[in-house]
Amino acid sequence: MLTKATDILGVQVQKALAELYQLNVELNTISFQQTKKEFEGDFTLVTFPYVKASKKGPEQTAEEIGNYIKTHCKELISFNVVKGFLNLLLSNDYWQSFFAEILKIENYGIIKANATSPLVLLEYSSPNTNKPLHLGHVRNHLVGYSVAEILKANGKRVSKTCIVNDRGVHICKSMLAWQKFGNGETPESSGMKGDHLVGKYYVAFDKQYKKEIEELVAQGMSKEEAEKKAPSMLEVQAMLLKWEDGDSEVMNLWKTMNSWVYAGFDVTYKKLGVDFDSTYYESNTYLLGKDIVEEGLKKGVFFKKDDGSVWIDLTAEGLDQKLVLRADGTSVYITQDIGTAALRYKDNPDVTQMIYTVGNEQDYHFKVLFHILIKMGYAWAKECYHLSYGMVELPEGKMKSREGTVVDADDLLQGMYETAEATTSELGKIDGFSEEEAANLYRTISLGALKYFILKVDPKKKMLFDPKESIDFNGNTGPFIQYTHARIKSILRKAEYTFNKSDVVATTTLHEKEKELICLMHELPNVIQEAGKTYSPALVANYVYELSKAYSQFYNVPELNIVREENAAVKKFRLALSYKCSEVIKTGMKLLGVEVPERM
RNA sequence: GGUUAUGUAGCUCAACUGGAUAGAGCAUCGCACUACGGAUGCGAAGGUUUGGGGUUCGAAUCCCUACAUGACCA
Repeated sequence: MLTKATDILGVQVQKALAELYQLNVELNTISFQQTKKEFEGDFTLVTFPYVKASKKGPEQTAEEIGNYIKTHCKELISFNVVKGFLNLLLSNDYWQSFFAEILKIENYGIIKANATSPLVLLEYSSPNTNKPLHLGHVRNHLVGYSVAEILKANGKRVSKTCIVNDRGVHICKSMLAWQKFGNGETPESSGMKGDHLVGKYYVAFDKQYKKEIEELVAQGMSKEEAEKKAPSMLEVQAMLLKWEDGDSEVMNLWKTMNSWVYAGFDVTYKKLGVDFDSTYYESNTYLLGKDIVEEGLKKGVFFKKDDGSVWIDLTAEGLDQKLVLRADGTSVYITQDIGTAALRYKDNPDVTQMIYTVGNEQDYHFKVLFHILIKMGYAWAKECYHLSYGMVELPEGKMKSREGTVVDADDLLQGMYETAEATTSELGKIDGFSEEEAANLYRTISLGALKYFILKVDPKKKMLFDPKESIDFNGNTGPFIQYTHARIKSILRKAEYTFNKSDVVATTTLHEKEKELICLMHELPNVIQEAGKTYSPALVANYVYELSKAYSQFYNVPELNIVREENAAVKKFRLALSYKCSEVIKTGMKLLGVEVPERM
């Protein structure tokens, strides 16, 4: 069992409060912060909350608690009090034995799931089949994938799932345009990636449609009417009806074009390194919600208006009335979502939570959806969670596909790859790499830069991306962390170090920078837990950066040279410390979906 | 108009959820190479945390208000 410093101290504080002031508090309410650099100590207890019970000033209270711990706890070597802050300093012996303890733990920080662990269903990606993926999707993919990894590390079983929006008016638009202007063009004949080819016709439709509207408006029609009566729009609607009737020609075209898109998506998914355990298609699920709405009508969850449309009244919940079925009996988005949720539950009866990775523009939608599911009486509905993330904005504002201000995912990846290639060959450190190894490395670095760049910011917040300024490789970046890892590996190679569980590692002196590294590693389980609780990869990203930075500082202290250290025990300790750092960096980066190279 | 987010250094982001003198990176300027990998380290400069009130031992964080931006709902 791991003897975490905060656990040891927490118990002591608890006892101190009970014995000194007859105050009984729960262990988990006692929290420590890392002592600020200006003060001496490892952890700090804020004593203001306890002055009521002690009936003494904050300083005296701190003093008394400090004294109590000092006499009862051998790990505590000294303490000091500044105002109401009690700074606790642990002995080097403690930190060394703590390090020896974690050194032996494989996959330190990770809680492994087993067959009986809670099952979480996490939806992400949710693409449309009418256009290629862009930067917004990339954030979705990276956040979704990383949160899945983080939840796994918290001992959960996670099943990643994807819903493909493969039907509707917008899909018919690209189909119609292809029929009209395509001349039988295919991905093979054009050499274009399938999703880009279909996207091209989606744009072509829009162009044609706009032209028609302009003409009609010029003839004196109002803009609104023109939008409804433009010939292309009428054709699209006719096509949608045919699709719903299962017209074989339309169905064939639909299947063909969708298959192009899927092939294109697969390439992008693979490049990004994301995957799914299951995929649902809206074309299969869009009718499912209707039965549930019927059922809800009987239960009185929904009500019918005079025109026959079905609604739910959420005014008591602070929302308003919401349409769930149109007057003509057709479903709206939320009808589908109700159906899909129910189907997923049916497919995974032991699921304990469903998570939806969807942009924050849908915040309202999911509030409504979850309320409906709860009112329908589904036990699992309370555990639904909308993993909402902010939009990625460009310097000129939001991305708009119609205005051509979209950053295409494939272009972005390609650009990153080229930057990685240029930077790496400029530095000239990978002599002896085969072409394949080099290509692999460029891929690793470019993905690392991109993923870290996106994941280091809190998902809830909107973020800014400037395509003109390429993503940095220096400072607080993915490549910096990857570099730190590669550098450690290089040292270990040079020193011919191989990790051995039974090695005894200790040093008589513990340098401040060495201790800092151990303290940081002490935090890893907390960080992973907190990241899981708040669904925030950013916490992991920031942590790994802190650790990498601390390692670089340690590395740059001349008297802490590892390879040239003559004292064998000290050398071994520093090697083991470095080794464990590289492991923790690797673990953290894996939670972000980023690989770390041995050399770069 | 209603609801809801967000507003922190020139720029991009942190701040352990109410704690000590608000921290990093980039950009700028200045250092450190007999280097275990310089994709590095050290230092300087840069802040009235959008403005104004309040709550308390203590506020970037909570409340009220104004402004700005975005998103949803009509």
